[in-house]
Amino acid sequence: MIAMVDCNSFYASCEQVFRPDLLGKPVVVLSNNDGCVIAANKEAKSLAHIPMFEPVFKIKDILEKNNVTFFSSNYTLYGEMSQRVMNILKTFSPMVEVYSIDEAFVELTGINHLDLPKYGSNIKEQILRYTGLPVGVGIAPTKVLAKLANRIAKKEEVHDHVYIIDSEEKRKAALKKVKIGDVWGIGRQHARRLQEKKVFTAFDFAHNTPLAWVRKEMTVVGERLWRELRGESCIEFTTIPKPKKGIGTAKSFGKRLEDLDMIEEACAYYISEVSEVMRAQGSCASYVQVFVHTNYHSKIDKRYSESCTVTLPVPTNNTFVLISEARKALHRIYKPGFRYKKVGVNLSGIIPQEYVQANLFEQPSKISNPVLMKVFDGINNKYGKATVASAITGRRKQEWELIKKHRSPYYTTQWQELLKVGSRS
DNA sequence: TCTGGGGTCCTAGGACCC
DNA sequence: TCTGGGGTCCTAGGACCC
Repeated sequence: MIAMVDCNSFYASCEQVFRPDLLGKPVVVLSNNDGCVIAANKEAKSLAHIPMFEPVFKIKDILEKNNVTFFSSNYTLYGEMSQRVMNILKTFSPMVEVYSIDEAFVELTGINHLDLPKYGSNIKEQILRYTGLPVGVGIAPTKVLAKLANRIAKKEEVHDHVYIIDSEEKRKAALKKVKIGDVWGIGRQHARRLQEKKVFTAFDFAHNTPLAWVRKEMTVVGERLWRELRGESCIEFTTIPKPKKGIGTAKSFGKRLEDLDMIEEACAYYISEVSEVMRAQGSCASYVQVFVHTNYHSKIDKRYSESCTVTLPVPTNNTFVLISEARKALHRIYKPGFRYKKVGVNLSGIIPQEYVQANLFEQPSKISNPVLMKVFDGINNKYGKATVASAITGRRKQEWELIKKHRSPYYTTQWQELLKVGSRS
């Protein structure tokens, strides 16, 4: 059996942990630049039917009228809270697959004499007690069914956030309850096509749709889903995350930018972030890609988007080399006269550090200078982000940096921002 | 005026190898 | 004029996830 544990409206719940005055009140969390709603707690969802990913400016009235508290996203905080949850899960089973920031699969096979309902509630209660975060637990024989069980645990209050599929009757009943579009792995396109074929529920899909059709129209991915829904496990359980195949970052500017040097600065800053991730993973990149674009949504601004990929002479993870290569790429695609909204960088062709080959003319160690980068990372880990940095990354950050007007404090990572508890006289 | 960001997997088709 | 059979690697595009 596999348990799927998932935090309820995770970002909003994280904010509430440190603001108990907001418990029971509507809370939403906004995307970068405070642009869209990306998380809403139960209260916020129920009162006004706030659709996810709705631009904030369109629903500002509703938010204000209903006294909804909103936060800019604080990923540092959410990442830290996520760690706590995962660490607790690891005390329940040696096999934990962290699936996303707020979800994990827990392998229960081989743990004997398990009272599943009790085990499920223990997980739920312990996480709530230790972190303050509410979770739902779904337990079933396959990952897809565990996801489904988790959904039911969350939707139907009678189950008290724990639901178990451990018999054929329960499995079939569960499949009949869930709409095809709500099955994990069925997105908008497939849902539309299946509905045209009169497949409306997970049950219709798993028991009334021929495998041959599924295989042909939805590839092997669809076939796995079909089998998993019928109770046959075929999606692997992986406790060790695979190294990333590409690492990138792209963020909208706080305001529109026209000048190359400002975009250059943001680009260099993002490069230093991703190269740090590369080094932490012990990898080097063979290619660096830079892209820019204007506002897709604007009806007045001229539109432009372009990208450029540079092949590095020798794969590297050195911040300075990557900044200089990215800068060349940016210069190739930048055109004056546009109001740019976003710049992004991607590192790909990722290989382990130890496998980097020299070419006839270059020594990898001379280019990558691992000794310098180690010192560089060491200082930043000890004294805080960007204590030492390439000068190009920070001259006029306020000109392009994201807008985060409503960010909560870094309660768990900054001494100055710790939660204060006490009474005022 | 204001609209997120970071990923994965699969397939088909083209270029290439012996 | 006739022109095989077995592969690999890479990329673009489409679908999906949170």
